Amino acid sequence: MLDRKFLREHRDLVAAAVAAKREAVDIGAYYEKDAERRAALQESESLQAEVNRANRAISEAKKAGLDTAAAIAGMRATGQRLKELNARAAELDAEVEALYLRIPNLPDAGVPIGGENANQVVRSWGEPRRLDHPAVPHWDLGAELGMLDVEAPARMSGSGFSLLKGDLARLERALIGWFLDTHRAAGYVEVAVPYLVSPAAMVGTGQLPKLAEDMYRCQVDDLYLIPTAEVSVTNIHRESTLAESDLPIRYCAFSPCFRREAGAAGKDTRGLLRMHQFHKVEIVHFEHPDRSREAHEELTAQAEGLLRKLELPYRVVLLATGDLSFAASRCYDLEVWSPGVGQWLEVSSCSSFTDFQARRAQIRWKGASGKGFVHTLNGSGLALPRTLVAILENYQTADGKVLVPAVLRPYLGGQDVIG
RNA sequence: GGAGGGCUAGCCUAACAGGUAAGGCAGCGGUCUUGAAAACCGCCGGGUGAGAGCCCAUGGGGGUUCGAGUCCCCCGCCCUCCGCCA
Repeated sequence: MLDRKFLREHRDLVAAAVAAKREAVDIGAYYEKDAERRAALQESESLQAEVNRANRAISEAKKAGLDTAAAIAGMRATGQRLKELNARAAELDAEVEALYLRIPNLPDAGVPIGGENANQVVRSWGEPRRLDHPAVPHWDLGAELGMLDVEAPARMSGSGFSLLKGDLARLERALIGWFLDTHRAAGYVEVAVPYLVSPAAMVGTGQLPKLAEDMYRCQVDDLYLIPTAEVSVTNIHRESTLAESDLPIRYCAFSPCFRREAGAAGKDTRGLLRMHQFHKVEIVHFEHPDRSREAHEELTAQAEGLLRKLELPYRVVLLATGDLSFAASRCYDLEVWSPGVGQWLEVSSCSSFTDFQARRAQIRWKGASGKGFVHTLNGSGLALPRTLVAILENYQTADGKVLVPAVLRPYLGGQDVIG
């Protein structure tokens, strides 16, 4: 969330940002309620001060052995009135808070304004692969190999779930291991995190309240299944102050991700492109505010490095305001060309959240140069299903087999082909 | 799930029988010093304010009371045991 004072002092900027991000929040109502809340708070605080003064006087009088019965009787009504004022202030506070939590982060100054078609391809690497045989989409290729079953998961879980078998399951596991090892070698600390988290944790990273419909919730315990490891990893440091000298802190984590995809019915229904449950390796940075812009480039380069080593041609897209997520200030999507489906697949989203998540989750830094909220950043490194799709479709052979990218062969006992 | 013990600031530790959170360590700044240590001084939870100040803060939320770290209720987390369990 944004600083409350900043919100008050930059109404035009905030309104422009809300419009550019196409958010629905009524910021006029926020300002109105906030003014009411602050008036009520002032009133109750000054009455509280009066009560405190009277109580101190009673305490002194008692110590001096004086009769305090009259003074105490006189405070009864005041105490009651204070209680009522506090109740009113708390009510207003809840109303303001509900609106406050729906105000998005501001897009960074360099972000193009507009919808999806305003996204900018800022660079690309490699040439989209042209196969010397017809490109087969991964669902056919996987089915023919007997390694991708769509029927069994549909029977047990419904649509949007996958079942990998044999060497394809092994290939996914190889990717996970290789991703984590690569990040570790670059200085990231590997963490294994909870997959069920509290509502407060989800508010911290910004999934709640806006995206409640996209989350799986375990009602009896009021816990949410994480839609990304970002939630768990960022919340590692919730409600804490980090030493400036410890920054940056960089983590990598493997996790399953659970998404209801509430608004995406009928979209990407074939194959592995859009799942209710999938695996991902995520990288997360906690940075000093002064370094967060460079860190965003570093984080993106870290994710890009994986695609280069896998020799998968990709492009880097700077998202326009309308495509930016609620909490993000700036985001690069990494898209890999996949000849079977004939699409650029988003395999990573590398975002900077400035201090937006840190303020929500109360993650501060303190040190010689001052104190404040840290900046958080994260990116996929990488999402497994679409990486698998890209490998299957880019590395397919004319006889329906799939070559194993060179970097993964050590993870498959030297095996260089699947099928 | 059951029983018992705990939770005070970054860490450690006080607060009689309810009277408005005391100290220590670490950290930061300074004095002194060739430099350091020691010693001494100041700062050292959050909000608001130009400031004096005011408000909040003892795991969280309620209640009793003029007044709650302290008394009552609910919840969370940690520790020890029992039960269950991969």
